[in-house]
Amino acid sequence: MNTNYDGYEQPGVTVDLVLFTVEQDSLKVMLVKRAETPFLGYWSLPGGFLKIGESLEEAALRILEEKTGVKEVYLEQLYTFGDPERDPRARVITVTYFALIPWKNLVRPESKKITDVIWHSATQLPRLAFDHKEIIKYATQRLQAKAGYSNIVYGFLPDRFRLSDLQKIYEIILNKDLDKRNFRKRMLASGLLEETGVRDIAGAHRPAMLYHFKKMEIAFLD
Amino acid sequence: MNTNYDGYEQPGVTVDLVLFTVEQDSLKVMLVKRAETPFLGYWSLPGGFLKIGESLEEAALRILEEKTGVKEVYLEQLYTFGDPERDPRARVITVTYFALIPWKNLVRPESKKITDVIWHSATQLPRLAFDHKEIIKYATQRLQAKAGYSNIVYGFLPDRFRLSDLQKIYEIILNKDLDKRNFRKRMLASGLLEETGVRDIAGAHRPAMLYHFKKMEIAFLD
DNA sequence: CCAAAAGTGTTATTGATACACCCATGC
DNA sequence: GCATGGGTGTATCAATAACACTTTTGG
Repeated sequence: MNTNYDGYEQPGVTVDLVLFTVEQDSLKVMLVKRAETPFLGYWSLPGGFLKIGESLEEAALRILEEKTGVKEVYLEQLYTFGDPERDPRARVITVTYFALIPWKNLVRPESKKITDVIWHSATQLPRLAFDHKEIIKYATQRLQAKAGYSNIVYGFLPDRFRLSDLQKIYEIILNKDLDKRNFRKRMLASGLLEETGVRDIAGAHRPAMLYHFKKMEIAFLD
Repeated sequence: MNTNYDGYEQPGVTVDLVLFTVEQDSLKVMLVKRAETPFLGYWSLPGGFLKIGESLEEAALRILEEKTGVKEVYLEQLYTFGDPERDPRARVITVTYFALIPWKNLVRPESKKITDVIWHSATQLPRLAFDHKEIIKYATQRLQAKAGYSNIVYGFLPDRFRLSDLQKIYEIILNKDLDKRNFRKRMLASGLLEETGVRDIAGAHRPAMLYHFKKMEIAFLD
């Protein structure tokens, strides 16, 4: 039995991650197939038990790196879910984090025929283990809200990107079309972007200026 | 030793509360004096261990009622703090909530000479146990941010109140003066308020209309 | 020369801010 | 009649939203 130093029975503590990326014009989350009961064979969020010597954020970063090989991403604590019935085996509370990962930064060993990890649309979810669907919905709401008033989407972009890439990501997250001229005006006026001087040469059209964020940290727009 | 069903050693889990009220033109938080080591005699946040059968919110409501006698308040999960060093005895993570309580609703048994509970200015804090000062700062920031774009301050008001009471609370939380005419225009335009038809009669001046919130739930302004 | 995406300004509307005087009451 | 807070409108400024054509490149 788990007891604390006052003799109370204590719950288990896990850390679960909602890993977002943008690919193929849609917002996606990482799901892993469960290899154990309960919910054997169901898709679930990557996660694991908190180790006794690590902080919550350290646990989140450890799981992140185990699953993606990526280390430096936008990472934010989301919420702590603690319904007594959420895990049928035992009382387990889960501290959740969400992270944004540029699709290009992901190492995708397609060749290894990995079938237990997928990137799945965040809006059309299958049945998931535990309360993980609720967690993803909550994370998606938070991401949408923050995209509305901050530059959080920098987490999805590679070092250099076109303004049209940036606009596309906003449109996917906010799920609405944006006016190109107003968008560019607003972004450039924010002072958060800088021209790289380099132009994107791919494609049978006028080459686009590549930009990057001056600081890789969250800031408010306007 | 605390272990989960996979054999991992597990941390303890507490729920701590940042209880806010507004009184005497200032934002205050409830502090309780610790009667045990560590931090014996230090002020700290009200809190306690999560019981095995209760949800996190149930634990928060239980502690709330134990300390204040109040049941229906604005209550919101704040953040989960889990630095391995935050409790010198053992690994303990704490899920924190904040609540807003109208000063008038508090039962204050002054007569009982209670010296182990105080309502202290949220901006000028004494030394506190554990990481509780950090928790209060975080809660205060969240409250200020939410007051800026929502009607969250309804949590501080009694059933009926004057528009000047409402304005005063905004001024205290946001820490700046507001224009009376613009404030009233904005609030009445929000559609969240309703005249009660009753006027406040106390005071040697023109009686003020008393208002109440149509719905006791959080909404966005504008 | 055609297709494809890049790039660029002005106008209209809306919301935010600044600001000062009269009113109703109790003492 | 005086002190105290209640109550009200307009004008300016800033931010947002709507809207279409020319440019540069590859094939």
